[in-house]
This record gives sequence, C-alpha cells and structure tokens, in this order.
Amino acid sequence: MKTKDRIIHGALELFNKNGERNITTNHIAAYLEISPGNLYYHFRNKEEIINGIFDNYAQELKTRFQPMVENEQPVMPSAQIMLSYLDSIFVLMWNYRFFYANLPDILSRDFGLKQKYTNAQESLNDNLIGIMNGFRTSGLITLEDDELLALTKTLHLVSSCWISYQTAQLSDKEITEAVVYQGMLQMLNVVRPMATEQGRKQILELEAHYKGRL
Amino acid sequence: MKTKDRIIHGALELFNKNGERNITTNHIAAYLEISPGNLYYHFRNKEEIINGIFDNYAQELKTRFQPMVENEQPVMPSAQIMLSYLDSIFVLMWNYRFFYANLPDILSRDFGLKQKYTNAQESLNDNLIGIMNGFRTSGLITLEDDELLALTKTLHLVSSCWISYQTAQLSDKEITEAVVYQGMLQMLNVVRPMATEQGRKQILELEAHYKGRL
Amino acid sequence: MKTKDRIIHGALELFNKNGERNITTNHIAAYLEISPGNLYYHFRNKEEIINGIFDNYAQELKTRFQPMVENEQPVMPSAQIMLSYLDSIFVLMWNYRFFYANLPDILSRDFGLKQKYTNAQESLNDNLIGIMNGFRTSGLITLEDDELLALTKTLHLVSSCWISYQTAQLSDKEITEAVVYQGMLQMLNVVRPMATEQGRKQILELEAHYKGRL
Amino acid sequence: MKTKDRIIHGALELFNKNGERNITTNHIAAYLEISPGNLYYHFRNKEEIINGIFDNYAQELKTRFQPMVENEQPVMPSAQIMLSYLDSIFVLMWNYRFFYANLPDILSRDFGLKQKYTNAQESLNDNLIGIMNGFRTSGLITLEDDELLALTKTLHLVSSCWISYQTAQLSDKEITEAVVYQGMLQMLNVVRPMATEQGRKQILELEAHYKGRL
DNA sequence: TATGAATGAGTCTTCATTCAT
DNA sequence: AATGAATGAAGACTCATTCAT
Repeated sequence: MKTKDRIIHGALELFNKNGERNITTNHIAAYLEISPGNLYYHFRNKEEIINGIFDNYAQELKTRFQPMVENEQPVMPSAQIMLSYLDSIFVLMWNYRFFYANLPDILSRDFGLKQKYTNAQESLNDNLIGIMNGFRTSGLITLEDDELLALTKTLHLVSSCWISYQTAQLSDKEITEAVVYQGMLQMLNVVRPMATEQGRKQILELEAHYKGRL
Repeated sequence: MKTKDRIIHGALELFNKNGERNITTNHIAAYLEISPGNLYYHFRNKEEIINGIFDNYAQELKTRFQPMVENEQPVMPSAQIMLSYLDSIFVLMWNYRFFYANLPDILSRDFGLKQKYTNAQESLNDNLIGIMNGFRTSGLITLEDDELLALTKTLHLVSSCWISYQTAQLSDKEITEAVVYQGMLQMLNVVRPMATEQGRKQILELEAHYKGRL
Repeated sequence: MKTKDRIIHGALELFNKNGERNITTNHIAAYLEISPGNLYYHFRNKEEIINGIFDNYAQELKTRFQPMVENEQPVMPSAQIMLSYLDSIFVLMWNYRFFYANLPDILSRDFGLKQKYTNAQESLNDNLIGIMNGFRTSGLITLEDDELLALTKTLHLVSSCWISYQTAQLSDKEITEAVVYQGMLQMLNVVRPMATEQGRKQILELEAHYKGRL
Repeated sequence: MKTKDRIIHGALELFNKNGERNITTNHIAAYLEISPGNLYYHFRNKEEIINGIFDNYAQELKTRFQPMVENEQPVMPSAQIMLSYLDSIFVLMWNYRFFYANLPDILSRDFGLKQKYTNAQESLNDNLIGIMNGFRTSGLITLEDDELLALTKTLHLVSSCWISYQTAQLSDKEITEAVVYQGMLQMLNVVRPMATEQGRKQILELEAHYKGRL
C-alpha cells in the first residue's frame, strides 16, 4: 500500500477509535511511523486527509447503491434488495463511524466537504426513494406518495444518526458491530407499520437475519 | 443574576451560536466582561461549565415531563398532551442546540456527564413510553407492545438527532427555529402510520399548528 | 518596566543584533525569561511586536523633528540646527538599525506598517525641506527650488540607507557607532557643493565635530 | 541551456518577483519542472544557488565596466560614457533587484558571498572614480580630489540602495522599470552641482533621455 | 543526471489553567 | 469575589536537505 493510502487508512482507524478531534496529524504520523513532514508531503493539511477519507466513502456509497436505481425492474427479490441495502448502509456506517459521530463539527470547518456530503446524501436519498417505490409496486408496503417521502426521510435520518445516537446513549465508549445491527432492526421497525401481509413476512426474515448476528 | 449563573448562560449563548469547540474560556470571560481568573474561581474547568449547563437542561427536562407520567389518567385531552410534549422537546432542542449538535464529542470527554445524560434520556424515554401508552388507551393509536417500544425509540432518536442531522444537511450553518419545527412535523409523520381515524384528525390539527409557524 | 515594554525592548535588542529574520518569538521569550504564552498574551503575533517597535520609532521621530518645522524663524544658529538634526538622525538610525537594514522585507509583510512608515517618512522629508529652506534663506547654501528638492531626496536616501549600505560594504558583521558618524560626514559632503562661503565654514565645524568622535 | 543554468535563471526570476525569503527550493524546482533532488544534485544548498546568481552578476559587472577603465584616453565622448555607465547600472539594478532589495539579509548569512560582494563593489567604486576623473579632465565637472571621492561614494550609495529605498517608499510592492529610471535621474542630480557649463548641457541631454522613458 | 518520497528540527500560535495580588 | 499576568504543553504546518532508486 502506498503511503498516501496508508495515511488515509491509518487516520480513519485512529479517528474511528478516538474521535477526529482527539487525533492530531502528529498522532497519525507517529502511528504510521513516518515523519510529520512526510505526512504533509502527501496532504497539505488535516482537512485534506479527511477529504481523502470522505472520497473513499463517497466512492463506496456510489458503488453500493448505483446498480439498484438503474434497473426499474429489480433483478433480485425485494427482500434481497432490502437486505443488500441495509448491509451496505451498515458497512458504511461502521467503517466511517467517526464521520457520522462528528458530522456537524467536521462539515462546519470545510465548506467544500459539506457540499460533497450534501450531494452524496441527496443521491442516497433518491436511491432510497427508488427502493421504497419498488417495494410499493412489488406490493410489500402500502402508502401514499407523501408518506413515502416521510418514510424515506426517517430511514435516512435513522441510518445516518444511529451511530452518533448510540454513542451518546451507551455507557461504554466503544461502539460494537452488534450496536450497528440493532440499527438495522430499528430501520425495519420503521418500515413495518406500512408493510403488507407479504411485506411483513419478508421483514420477519430480515429481522431473523440480523438478530442471529447480535 | 449571580456570576456563576451569568457564566452558565453566557457560555450557553456562545456555544449555541459558535459551537462549543470554537469557544474558549477566555471568550466566555470576555463576553461577560469578567476576568478569566474569576471564571475559574466559579468553575474548576470548562467541563464543569458544560456540566452546569447540562444540569439546567436536565432540570428543565424533568420539570416539563415528569407531571405527565405521574398521572395515569391524563388531565388534558390527548392532542393537548402531544402538543405540549412536542413543544417541550422543541424548546429544549432549541435552547440547548449546541449540545445536541456535538453530543458524541462532548460526552466522550466527560464520563460523569455521560452518565447523567444517559440517566436523563432513560427517564425521558420512560415518559415517552407513558405518553404513547396513554395515546393507545385513549384510542389515538393502535399498536402492539413491541411496536410501541420501537416507535418510542424512533421518536426519541428523531428528537435527539434532528439538530445534528439538519446541520449536516443544510447549506448554511445557522439553525433557525423553522428547522426545528420541521423536526416536529417529522415526528408526527413517524406516528401517523399507527394512528386511528380519531388520532389522524388530531395529528392533522397539530400539523396545521406547526406548518403555520414555518 | 512592564512586560509589554520589556518585550518591545528585548525584541529590538535581538533584532538589532541578529536581524529580524533570525529572531523568532520563542527567542524573544527565552531571552526575557518569560513563556511564549506570556509573550502572546501581550502581542497577538510577531508583526504586532514589530509594529510596537515602529510606534516607538515614529514617536521619537516626531518628538525630535517637529519643533524645528513650526518656527519659521529658527531659534538656534543654523549650524546648531544642522547638528541637532544630524544627531537625531544618528540616534534613530542607530537605535532602530535592524529596521533600516531590512526595510523592504519587513514592510512587504505588513501593509498597515508600510503605510505608517510612508507617512512618517513623508513628514520627515517635509521637515528636511523646511530645514534646507531655512539654510537657503540664512544664506548658507545657494540653489534653485528643484535643486533643493533633489538635494533633500538625496539626503533622505543617504540617511535611511546608510546602515544597510555599510552592513553590505563592511567585512565584519557588526556596525559600530563610528560607522554611523561616517554617515553624518557623508551627508555633509552631499550638502557642501551648494554651500556659500559662510556655509562652508559651518560645515567644516560640523565635520570637525564628527571626525573627533570617530 | 543546462539544468544548472536553468536553475540559476529560474531562481533569479522567482526571487525578483517574490523576494528571496518567500521562495523555497521546492518552489524553484516546481517552477522549472524538475525534482527537488535534481536541484540538490546541481547545488549543495540554497546559498550556493544565490552564489551562482551572484557570480553571474559579478561577471556582468566586470564586463560592463572593465573596458572603460583600461583606456586612460576614452574612446567615446564623455556623455556617451556617462550614458553607457548609467545604463549598465540600470540593467544590473533591474536584473538583480531581489539582491539589492535584501542585501544585508543575504550577505549576513554567507560570509564568502559577502567578501565576493565587497570585492566587486570595491572595484566598481574604483571604476567610478576613474570615470569621474575622466569627466574632470574632460572639463565636464569641477571638484577637488576629496570631493571627487565623496561624490563617487554618494553615487555608489544611490545606485546600490535605490531599489531598496523605493520599495520602502512606494505604496505598491512591484518595482517597475520607471522607478529605476528615476534612480538614474537622481544620480544626475547628484552630479549636477559640480558640473561645468559644458557638463550641464550634457546632463540635460541625459535627463531628457531618461525622462523620455518614464 | 534525475526522481520523488522521506526527514526532523523548527516556526508561529493557541488555550485551558494557575497564581500572586 | 475578582483581577489579569503568566504558564507550558501541544497543535498545525514548513522547508532545507537527504537518500534509495
């Protein structure tokens, strides 16, 4: 792995463990056993490192969600889509949890990053709407158009705030993977009231899937 | 007002406007036109000021929500309770928005505060459960016990994350009151799928109430 | 002496001895045996220290030269004026030699300072014109108006560049007071070609005065 | 052009435009689109680059002024000599203006360079004396021996300090060619008081020459 | 000759906190 | 209660220079 990537990965690791605020550029350099000068050879400043991390995140986001939107006729059975979708959310939430946990702080310091973030989230939201729409046409959920938008927004909020919400709620510092799976279950709970008989079945299956991992 | 209270109020004001991270103890002292030494005469450190702010918050939380739980038979009509409840949430979210916007960061630095926060949130959640239970017995919503817990959790999450979620989403940094009202509407959207015919009516009224203020 | 003044004087001393470029804020703090934090308590940055030094310089400049301009009828004999004027130039050149030696560099970094400097120099030049005019009316020198302006400009240039010119010319680093006296003599040499018979006498006296000190 | 020369020329260009202090070795390398390593292959350090630039300067100085001294009987009419002399000064001042603008600073860091500079200036001064002597024997100026030395010194000072003097005086930072021409005029003003009737004529012609270029 | 990653001492600056008065 | 000068460890960042290839 090239130094530039090592820095991005090392920084992500430290940020996730200790919070971005508590990790200095010198910490990152020391952790990777390189000189601070070398770190600054690859990145002009700390902001740029965070941007680099974000770009990876945005790339993953794009890769994971784009395919589903393009096909109006889903190739997978609905529950599969939902599963895959929730898993993707999970992985991103987990891998970039420092980011979700400090969102306002991080974005307020870097307007360019904020715009990138907003764009990414908007397209994510669009995909969410697409997916929920698919569920409706597949007869898995029943709801009006405006309800669909409200549902989507709630799902988006739950997914992007779950980590931060749990970090605040829990008594010990460390977020475990189990916590994230609970987030998945919480999202299913949000969808359930709108589910049809058939939809409910699939949700039960998914719940079983995640409960098994707790 | 005593100096100790002036410090708490001044700090809260500055934190809300600029974010806790960007406000130093010297800023607070200068803003109140007192010396840094005097500030440290009243508070051993910055953490203690934040704790002081939090104690006020917890006190308000207690005052606003406790009465409703104690009476199993509510004295007010249900919609009134909901309105009063949402308004209380609103006032707290608004008055202590710096806190909601930096929750993980602030709590990670002060374990004692984290415990106080957890306790406060747990009793808030209990109250929420009580209120939703009341709604169910009043025939405003229909749901199973586990669904009720899920709903409560979602509501709690929406209310405690809304500020931070919006700060990240919005293009300009300042949170306005209108943004908070939209949070109230979002919470109604979460409840609506479970509402009975009668419940729906009351929700519509509440929506009108908040939409009028946007 | 207050710390603020100690900093200004200490910095001036170090700057004069080692050049402004080679003296950091930490050097100044160490020299005065105070903490860097304390230095920054009194001055926001290095620029402000230099500004503080300049303000002292400008004050001295004003004090030394203002009286001579106000009286059209000089109270002193002309040679006395010239002597006092040259001595003043000398003291300022000597006390603030770091400044003269790095003028372009220092001014290019601080626009506000550059403007203050320009103003100070303009009024100095005006005073010079006044003095030379007095010499002409006293019959010590003979010249046309435009020649008077040219002479003044040359004198101004010689006085403000002498230190820097000599620093560059001399083989050893340290500028001594003797070098500055030679500057005075050089200025007399510039005036001499315009001197009347009577003027020449006075110039000879002044020369004797400075040669005696070499 | 060889890399070594490209570095010297590129560095000179950047130094003149931005000041030596603000140009790092990396800037130079980037400007020339070579690697920093390559730059250090050709020069051991930054000082050596400045030395390289100085050697070019000294060479030009020698070339331009040596021929005139060797012939006791000048081959050109006096005004022509003066013009050629002033033009040479001008070109050097202009081409190496970064040097003139930071003389004390640059020389203080490199004793070897300082000696080279002193030697160059001494021989320049000798040449100046030769030229002025020629003017005297041609009947263009009238003055005593000691006056001649004083005049020469003043001319030397004006020419070597003009750039730095003007940089400090002017409100905008960029030195233009016009500024340098004004320096030439100032030098003529220094000579004029000693000029004979015939000399004055020639000075007027030269003045016209430079005023036309402003 | 040339590359470009790497070094590390040093620079300016910040800020929570202390302490003599 | 209050002042305000003082502390010092730490932070982000720079840049002349080196070195393996």
